[in-house]
Amino acid sequence: MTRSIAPGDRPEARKRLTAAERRTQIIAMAREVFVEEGVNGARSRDIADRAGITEAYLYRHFHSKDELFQLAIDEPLDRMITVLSNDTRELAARNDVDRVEVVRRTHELLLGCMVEIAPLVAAALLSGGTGKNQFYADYLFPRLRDVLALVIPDITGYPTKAIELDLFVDAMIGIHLTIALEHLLENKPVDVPVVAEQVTTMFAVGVGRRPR
Amino acid sequence: MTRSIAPGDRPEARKRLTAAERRTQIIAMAREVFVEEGVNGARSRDIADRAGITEAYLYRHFHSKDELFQLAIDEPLDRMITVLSNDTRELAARNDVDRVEVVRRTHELLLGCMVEIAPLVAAALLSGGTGKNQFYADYLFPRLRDVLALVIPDITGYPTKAIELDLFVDAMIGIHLTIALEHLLENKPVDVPVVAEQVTTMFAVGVGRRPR
DNA sequence: GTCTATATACAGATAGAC
DNA sequence: GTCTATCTGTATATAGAC
Repeated sequence: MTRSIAPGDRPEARKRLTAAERRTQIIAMAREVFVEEGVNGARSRDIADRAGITEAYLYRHFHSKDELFQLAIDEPLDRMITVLSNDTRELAARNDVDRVEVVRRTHELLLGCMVEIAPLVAAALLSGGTGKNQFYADYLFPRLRDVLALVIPDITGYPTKAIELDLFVDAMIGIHLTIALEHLLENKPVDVPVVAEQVTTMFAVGVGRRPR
Repeated sequence: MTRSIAPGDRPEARKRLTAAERRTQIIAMAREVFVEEGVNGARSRDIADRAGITEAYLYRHFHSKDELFQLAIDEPLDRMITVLSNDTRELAARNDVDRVEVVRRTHELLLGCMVEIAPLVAAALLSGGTGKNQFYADYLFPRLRDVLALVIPDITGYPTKAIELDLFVDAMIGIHLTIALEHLLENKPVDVPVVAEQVTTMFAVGVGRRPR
């Protein structure tokens, strides 16, 4: 029985790599597949094929598909949110920038982060599994909340109005993440500065008629 | 080998039902399991157990797990969004209600709908699978967009400001859905009228400092 | 460093008896 | 209307040769 797609179809993959190089390469390919198929849809076979090796050899480098997911999705996601956290805190601490401008930049940072992590989040969302791996609910979301809850009271007009901080945080996450996911799913790029500007306006001055 | 959990542990399930009753019951149990475990996590075995029957008999009533998902999750979701669509349109058409009040009620309707569908959406989100079943991206989201895009220009102050309609729609979906999912994941109830009121304020008059 | 062959496990689905 | 027994497909992971 001849296989229609044999490992090694990609010429550049046929090279013999060092263990470290191979690891790095596999992780990169795994990320691609996870992002395309979701965690459940991703077959370790697909990952191996794309890396130009066999499944068997893949498992020489990683103990399990789970470990691979950890390295390919979880860790990058974690790093990106750490960056966001640092950036926003740094921004909030500055005295040389107009507060209004700080708000705009915060929205920009948040949206930029969301655009970046959206593919990984989408992949993680499809993790499901046997009840464990509540990655999104137990980990990602709380971390985003913490980042924002810490920085929002300082930079926004909040608590100017009768709005719960939690609600406000949810709103910010919801808006930016939804925009990012929407554009991702429709394959449209996000013009971060422009959109961030509009969101800032929306939050700051509203869009509709004033209630009495 | 004795099974620790045998079908029929639930006394009321031991009854002989008519085919129609059994179908209805299975669908209800399926919905429970899908919601608890996500579509991938849900085992047809679990569904059968909970219905107090065997897997074999389950498959006498439904051709596939997919069909069951369709009936247990997709259709109800579809109905709920149809209701939302009708309600909002009806609301928008009324002349006897202050426009400002209409906006508030629209947020209330939307949030109420999101709270109701959140469990099903969460279940559908975990569908993943082999690349198909882009339920969320291909179906749910577009439908929500259409509902809102149709009604928003009429009821809101939009297009008062330099904000894209698409963005505005995304923002509304994002906020309400995120709030609903957040509360679901943390097992907190949503006080719909109160939260809707706050969201209305946020959209209408903003929360932060005004830009120059 | 890389492969072929295979073990293991389990889920979805069917056959046929009662 | 419901069950017992079983098949089939497929995914992760391992053993051992080269």
